[in-house]
Amino acid sequence: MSIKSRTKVREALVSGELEKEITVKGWVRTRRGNKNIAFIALNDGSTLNNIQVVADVPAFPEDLLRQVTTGACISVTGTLTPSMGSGQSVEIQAKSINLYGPADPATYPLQKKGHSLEFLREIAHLRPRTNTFGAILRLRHAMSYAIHKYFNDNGFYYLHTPIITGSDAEGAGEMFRVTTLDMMNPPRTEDGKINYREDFFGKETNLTVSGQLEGEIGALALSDVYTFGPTFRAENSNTPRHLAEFWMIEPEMAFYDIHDNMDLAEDFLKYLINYALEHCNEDLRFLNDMYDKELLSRLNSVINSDFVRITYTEAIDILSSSGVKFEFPTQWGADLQSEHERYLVEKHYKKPVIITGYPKTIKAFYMKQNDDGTTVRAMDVLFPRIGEIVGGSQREENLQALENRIEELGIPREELWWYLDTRRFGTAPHAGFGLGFERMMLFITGMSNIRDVIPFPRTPNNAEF
RNA sequence: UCCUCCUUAGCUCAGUUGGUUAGAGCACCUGACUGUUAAUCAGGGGGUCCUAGGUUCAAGUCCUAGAGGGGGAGCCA
Repeated sequence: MSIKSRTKVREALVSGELEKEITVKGWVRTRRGNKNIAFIALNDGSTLNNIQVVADVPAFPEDLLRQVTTGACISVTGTLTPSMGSGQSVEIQAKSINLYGPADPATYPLQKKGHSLEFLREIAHLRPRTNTFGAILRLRHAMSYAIHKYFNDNGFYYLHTPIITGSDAEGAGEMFRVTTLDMMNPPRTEDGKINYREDFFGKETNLTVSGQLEGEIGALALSDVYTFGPTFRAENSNTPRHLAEFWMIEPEMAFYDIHDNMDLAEDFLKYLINYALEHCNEDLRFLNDMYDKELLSRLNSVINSDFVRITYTEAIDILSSSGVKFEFPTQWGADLQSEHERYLVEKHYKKPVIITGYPKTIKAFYMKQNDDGTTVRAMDVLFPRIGEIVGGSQREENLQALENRIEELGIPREELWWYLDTRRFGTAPHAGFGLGFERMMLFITGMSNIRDVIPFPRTPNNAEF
């Protein structure tokens, strides 16, 4: 279903209905020509490609064509014909042109020539009109769709976990406070602290850092669920891999153990890459040619390889005996550093690696402990270029074991009463993981900065647009 | 937050050891050209050299502080 009066550029380029009169609408990328003929490259975002509009200059008001400049928005009605030029197969011979919105070429920031990604970040309101961001945003959409399709086709239900959370026990990072209290003059308790009893929810609330705990509630009722929503971390992280607001996919499955969990993660990641290759080939080819010459070969290599599965202990052994001088020496019990992960993925195995069996001391309280009493059934999926793209685990389903761990770590148990209830009543083995959507987008697009794979990035000191 | 690099025209960048009036390509404006392909050709306009101090006869260039940005690290997805 679409409005009949307008043909999208994507359709027009493949329609094959030559000699037919159509109307296209979009934004001018370039205009070339001379006194007699003008060539207008028009793009409406439906595809990377422009459609060439050919205008017989004397047939149009001079003032109109003068305003058809890079960035202007126009509507063109004309005949779709085979192109006499060599750069495209069809073009539109314009009969009428309507100017929706001019763009003063002296001040319009986008030029037909390329811009640096850093500059485009400063004009995030206009960068969707570039080839690069058009391609990225179409890919982002396709990946979102593929995520829902994959889970739907595999019997998962989409669970909406809360954005505002009253739980501070997720332990995944610093949180953004949500409050309606007057910050200049907040209500106080008798001992001078801020009285959150008078806040909107009657308690301290924050933006979610993970939907996992609620996801587990869903899995222990619907069997297989997933969340896909915004996630917020108030960490002061200034890197090309971190955002304060990002999107995360978190499947949670009843009756899965850690191995089922790894199988799902691997299958899921390969499905998404495959979907992009099948449905977004043109955009991927563009990104491959413009930014990352190895993008397509890397994507193909990942879908055609079996992910390596090793334990944390094996990883430490490999790193220790590698003979490589790391800045941070490897030591059992310490978390793996970026340089260690990169060595394993990019040098040693040259393919994605899943590491399991981490020491419990460096992982979250809800992870299922192994019989050795020292390691947990955690899993991190490490990708070339990205590092950790997925983090997950089998969850501790035993009430006593979970309570003991909460006690050991000094986590306020009152806030988790509902979570513990899932273990108290009809508990079941289950597992799940979190996939950072923008990290996935980094891998899919070959971009190197996470701020370029989300339309409106939020990072420390930046909430413009 | 730490380390490091960068900031010169609308954009991308050059600018030598500190030395006359700060340059180029693209963009923009004017003109030429009857089918262009990031069109081409000719001409023109365009500068708070990030900001504030300092050193010096002299600072785009050296020093100090600050702001903004990139990369690396940590935290993590």
